[in-house]
Amino acid sequence: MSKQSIKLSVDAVVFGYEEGEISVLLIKRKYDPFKGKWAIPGGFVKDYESLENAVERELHEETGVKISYLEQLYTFGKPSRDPRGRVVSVAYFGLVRPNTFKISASTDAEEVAWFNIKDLPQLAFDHKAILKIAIERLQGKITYEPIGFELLDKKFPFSDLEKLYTTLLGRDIDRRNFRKKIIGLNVLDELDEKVSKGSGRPAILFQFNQKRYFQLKKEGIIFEI
Amino acid sequence: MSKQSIKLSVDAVVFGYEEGEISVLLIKRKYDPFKGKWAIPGGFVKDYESLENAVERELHEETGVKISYLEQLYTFGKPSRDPRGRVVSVAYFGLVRPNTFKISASTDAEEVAWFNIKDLPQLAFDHKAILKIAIERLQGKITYEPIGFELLDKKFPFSDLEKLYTTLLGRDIDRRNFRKKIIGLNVLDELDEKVSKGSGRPAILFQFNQKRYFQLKKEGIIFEI
DNA sequence: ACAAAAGTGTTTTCTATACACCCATGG
DNA sequence: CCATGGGTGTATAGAAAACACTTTTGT
Repeated sequence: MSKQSIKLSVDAVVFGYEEGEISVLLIKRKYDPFKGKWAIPGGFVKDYESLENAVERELHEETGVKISYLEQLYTFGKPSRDPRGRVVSVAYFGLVRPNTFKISASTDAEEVAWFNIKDLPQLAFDHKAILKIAIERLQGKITYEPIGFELLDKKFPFSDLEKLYTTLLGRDIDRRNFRKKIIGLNVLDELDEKVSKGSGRPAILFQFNQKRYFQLKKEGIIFEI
Repeated sequence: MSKQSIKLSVDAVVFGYEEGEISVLLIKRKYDPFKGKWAIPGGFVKDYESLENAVERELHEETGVKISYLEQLYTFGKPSRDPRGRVVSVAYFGLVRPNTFKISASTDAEEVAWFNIKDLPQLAFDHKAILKIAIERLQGKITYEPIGFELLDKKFPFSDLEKLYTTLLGRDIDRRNFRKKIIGLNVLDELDEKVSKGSGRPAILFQFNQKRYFQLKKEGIIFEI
């Protein structure tokens, strides 16, 4: 027992949304094992550091991205998952607006990039399996929690929210019914601003009402689209 | 990195149901720290053992209970959670019929017992927090998954299922609507047997149709009562 | 015959879905 | 004036909720 030699790491699956595409943040590994392969950002937990701290630190160190709302996803512990020996990894999960961060490679990472989740490269370790579970969770979340605040700009036209949902759901939704439903949840504040996308009628801008949004999340609203 | 000294353990939160009461399986610790305090069964993961194997092994060693469907709950990693040093614990979660097991204390456990979840003793480590999350998950589960197969006898009167749900939900449900809904799911096979509970009309016995039951679970049926 | 638990249908209300036209702007 | 995307209401169908009396047994 006292000479247990399992090592503990954390991984951060960070999803972004921009212009109808869901992407995930990956790094290209600088060192072996899996040198040159793409991987989910992450690394070893320090002895007296909390898991949340470790995952935020590693994410920031490796990609330049700093987020404060990472949610625990799952713990991966298959004995053979790391060729260096026994490494158990606690995976976390977060949502961001890619345009609010400059990504930049550093320690352990030769490169950092966003990949469309429909067009992923080969991945190191068991990261393909981790991503699969993360994507399932992302898709599952939108049926029981409001999503969007973390993924959209502060102010956005309603059509952005609509497009986010059609993208995540992978199917069309009825624009009128969707709007009725969301407006009915009272999470959006309508602004006095409009924005025009080049052609067509300019759209009213909305923003999430934070208080109401996080209250809804807490209550775990069942939210069938 | 290579001298990381975090230790990894697993804990098994096992719920049982009997006669209108939800209980959880706890052990009384034989050794320090927390000698004499009640705790969730669990222990350290061996170097080349899977997490699932570790949790089933520890549960069996400490309580005599052997289950094969433990689901991962959450990983607890607060640096101060164990006075012996840094121990991160992956908690699992399972459901059983208490009457199908003989519980028996052994290594590390001075005693084993079922406790009603409404009447818990003081607990070792952060086990109170772990149990809280496990109970929330248990209550959450019944709204999106059928529950009952694991908790009820093979053959049971419909009223047992009804009582299980009222207990878990903590409120009354409409007997007619509930019955309509469950029957409509096609998960129950009606038997030709009846059972009498002393007074009143004898009840028809049902059993779960395993195939249909696990199919429903997989599909993740939304199941509002 | 009465107490105790099991069994059973119908009506009402609410929610989800389907569906098509007008509006405001830029070019 | 036309192309483009934004904005809106109503009718229908289906699901959930409300609701109370009859049946079968033991005592």
